[in-house]
Amino acid sequence: MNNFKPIKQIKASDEVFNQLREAIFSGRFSAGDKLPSERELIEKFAVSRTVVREAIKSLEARGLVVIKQGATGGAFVKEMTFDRLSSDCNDLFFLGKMSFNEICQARLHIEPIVAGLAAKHCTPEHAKLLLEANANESLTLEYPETVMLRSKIHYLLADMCNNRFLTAIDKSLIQLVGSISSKFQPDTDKIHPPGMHHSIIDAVIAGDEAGAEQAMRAHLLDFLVLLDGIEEEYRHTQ
Amino acid sequence: MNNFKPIKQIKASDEVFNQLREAIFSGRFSAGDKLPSERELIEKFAVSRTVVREAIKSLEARGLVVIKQGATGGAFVKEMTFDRLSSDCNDLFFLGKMSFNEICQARLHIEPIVAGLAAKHCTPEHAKLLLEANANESLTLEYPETVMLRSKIHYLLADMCNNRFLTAIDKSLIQLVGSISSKFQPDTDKIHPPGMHHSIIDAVIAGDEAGAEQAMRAHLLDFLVLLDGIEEEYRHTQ
DNA sequence: ATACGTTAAATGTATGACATATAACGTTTC
DNA sequence: GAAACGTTATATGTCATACATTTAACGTAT
Repeated sequence: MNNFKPIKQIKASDEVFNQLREAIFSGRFSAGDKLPSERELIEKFAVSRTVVREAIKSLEARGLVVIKQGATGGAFVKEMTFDRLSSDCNDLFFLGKMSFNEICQARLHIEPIVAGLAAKHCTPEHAKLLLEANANESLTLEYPETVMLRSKIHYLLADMCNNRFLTAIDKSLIQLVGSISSKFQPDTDKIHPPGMHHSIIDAVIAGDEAGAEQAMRAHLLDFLVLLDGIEEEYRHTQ
Repeated sequence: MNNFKPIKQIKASDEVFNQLREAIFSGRFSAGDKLPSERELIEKFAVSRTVVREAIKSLEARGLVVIKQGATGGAFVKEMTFDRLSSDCNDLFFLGKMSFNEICQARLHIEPIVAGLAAKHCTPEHAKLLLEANANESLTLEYPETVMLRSKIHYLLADMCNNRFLTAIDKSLIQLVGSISSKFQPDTDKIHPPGMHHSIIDAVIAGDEAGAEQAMRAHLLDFLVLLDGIEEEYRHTQ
């Protein structure tokens, strides 16, 4: 008898948000497309401008659209990228939901797998890129560039694993470890001296899946020794 | 000579958003706390209500606060959870940025690791929960509950790995595979007959890390055979 | 003690006005 | 003809005010 469902008083702005989101997800608007202007949306949804604007603001905050001002402006559907995952990981770390140690351990488990897959799928073009990156590693440039050079190999391998989910996760972890550790110890050479990647690259280029996995694991263990104790100090100096 | 920096015309609502976000991240407001009311924020930031509201809307869309209406209402800082990652994964899949196959493969690589870690950290209480879940698995209830029962073991193991990042990733994958495959084939018994988890549980409870890893991998391979071909059919029937 | 109405405090919505950003077009100037 | 400049049109961004709605808490009558 008690089958009455509660009346859900959904807010108008949320309703508009939902409908627009669905339209994007269903492909009715795809990346680069412009959503109808505020004025048109007001008419179609028969709501006030306030409501439309808040809905679009939410879409923007969720990373589904970018808003451009001006004559040819409007809300344009964004090419969805895996950056969202990275940014969320950042949030989680800074809100104390993940310890630095957990991130490092996760990377220790995942990146060897990625390296193995990279070895499995390595093409001559990939090999060329890897060797190039490896040669450039010892260059010393300005601060942020050095970090980029030093982790380039890791990003390349992530791109080679042929699985966009693993690529995204791996890149998030690499980026997170990098940004956290360099915040604490800006001297790149101390936390990651150049030339630590030779054996990994050799194995990957040889297509040696197990070898690449093993080499990456060994490298990360070495690296983590250098980073040991960083988290406490970081948390202290906050 | 050309050292002039471009004037960044940051929108007022974004500025308010950023300041509030920083306040949350820095711990000035923590989970459960109430942000100042719109009226107070208007005064403190010296902006219009529109701006304040849009900023708060963005915080809500990013999952940082929940907004409650009414006398004791306001914007309350949300306990940040790993659900965000899951929701991102959902978005990415539905926007076609990940194939079902990629998700399954990622799970195939990650979940055995998680199972191994679970074995490493298994306590008697954990063992009890696992055995309970295993016993309940063959019960047949209403539709959504059955799916829950059948995947309970996986969620339990995810919680046991002692690494919140891996827990979150693993759960996202489990949830995603579950929801996608059941959308295609609602008959739970066909895609995942009960009783497939015995060997995994035995190994985990025995603390046999390698064994648990191996058992999980075998289970997933079996499972994926059943799911083979789902994606194409799914994409077609869309 | 329960039921009910009142009140107060918050967010939600509507509307109109004006500010600002930006591309496109036209016009002047050389 | 091309570059510089002003004009205009069309977006979004901001402000201000009024009113609607939701919700908890308090008071009051039954």
